[in-house]
Amino acid sequence: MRAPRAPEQRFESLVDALREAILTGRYAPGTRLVQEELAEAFGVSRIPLREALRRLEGEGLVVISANKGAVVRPLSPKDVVDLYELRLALESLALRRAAERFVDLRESTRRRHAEARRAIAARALPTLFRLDRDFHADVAAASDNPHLVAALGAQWSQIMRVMHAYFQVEMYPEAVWDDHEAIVEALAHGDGEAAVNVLTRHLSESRDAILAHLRSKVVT
Amino acid sequence: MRAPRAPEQRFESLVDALREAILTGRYAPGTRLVQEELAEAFGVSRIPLREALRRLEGEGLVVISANKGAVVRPLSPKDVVDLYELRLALESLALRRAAERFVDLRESTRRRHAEARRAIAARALPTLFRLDRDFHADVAAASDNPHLVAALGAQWSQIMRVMHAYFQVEMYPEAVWDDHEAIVEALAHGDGEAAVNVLTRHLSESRDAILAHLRSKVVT
DNA sequence: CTCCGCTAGATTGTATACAATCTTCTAATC
DNA sequence: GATTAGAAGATTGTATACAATCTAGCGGAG
Repeated sequence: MRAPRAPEQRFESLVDALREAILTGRYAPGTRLVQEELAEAFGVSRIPLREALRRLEGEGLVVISANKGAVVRPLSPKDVVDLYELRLALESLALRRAAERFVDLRESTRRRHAEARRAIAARALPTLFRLDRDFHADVAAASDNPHLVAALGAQWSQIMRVMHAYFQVEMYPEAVWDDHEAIVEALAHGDGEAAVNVLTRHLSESRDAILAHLRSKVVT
Repeated sequence: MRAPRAPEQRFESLVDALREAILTGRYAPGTRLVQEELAEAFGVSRIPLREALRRLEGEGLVVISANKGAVVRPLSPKDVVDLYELRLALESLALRRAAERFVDLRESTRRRHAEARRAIAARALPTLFRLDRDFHADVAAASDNPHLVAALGAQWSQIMRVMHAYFQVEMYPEAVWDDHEAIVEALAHGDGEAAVNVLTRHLSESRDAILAHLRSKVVT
């Protein structure tokens, strides 16, 4: 029997579970979300489930049409371009602020790099996603600007959906993790511009890899 | 008798009405939002009202604690600084993209300037807010990046709350509207950097006016 | 006087039930 | 055969009712 979880967190857990299912592609972009099915799957009634969908609608992960129901927000190639462009602007700001404060993320980044090497060898894509997300979450937090953290969190959710939809293990070469190390090295020396330069190239490469992959597969 | 509004839009109307009440300060930051009262006020039952609150929670306008209820998200002086910093980054990106496309907003901006002169004379603060919001919404749309538009929309909602909480008519001198004209002039010539320069000063002045006003009034 | 602990009232959380709407399938008409 | 009308089923929207939780006020112990 499962512990019936402290009621104070029941709703947040529901939202987190649903969000995670969307980010990891278990409910892929465009998927119809039928209330009764989801309620059953998550062990709640439709009332709290509907509230959770409204929350995710506010976060931009779900689209709800009156009397038609909820759908996981679709993703197009243009979304990929737009998201990366926006993400670069947000993350650059985060890096500049973090650099001003000489934030040092070298230790945790090095640990993640080691773990990433093992994950690459094991071709454990979900682990790589998590490590990547953790790194960029650290950078966001280092900005000391909660509104920026929130905005980056929303963007990163979208990026996660893109990755789970389109990424291959091949898109996570060692170089990615070297870039992370270069970024935190620049941060530790207070050189925000150097960090931004690495990030700019880093994101371009990610984006182009995804777009190339898209072009090779989809005709639309 | 009020027209019972097409059901397809009932929920969106409810959300819009609630959001507007929050943005205009009718429900000021920190205000407790009691479900039964709001449901009564907006002519719906608690079920759709709760969903609307969840939506606004996702948008960052409301904070909901389990079993304690909803509160209009509080605002601190640091929020003002953080929001303006974030807004500058987002709006700069929008200006650069708009400039690349040689978007011409001069006509509508000139019309708004004229209307603003009348509003200043009449000390019609809400009108000035609307005109300001409309201008920056136009700039956002000109970026042709829906994700950026959404992010800027969320930021602007917060800025509106700040303005309604702290702004005075004196903070809307003619110069503000001259800045808008200078920005669209630069845009029309494809000079994104010039537009960003004006915007940077524009936002600093706004922010500093608010902070000065805060320091003169509040001791916290 | 202060600090607990308790009860009554207020408020939030959600299950159930039903109304409203949409979707799909069938069948009749042209 | 294509098209439209209609009805049955599926699904969403919300009111009602009740359970769970919190809050405020009161009285007693220290």
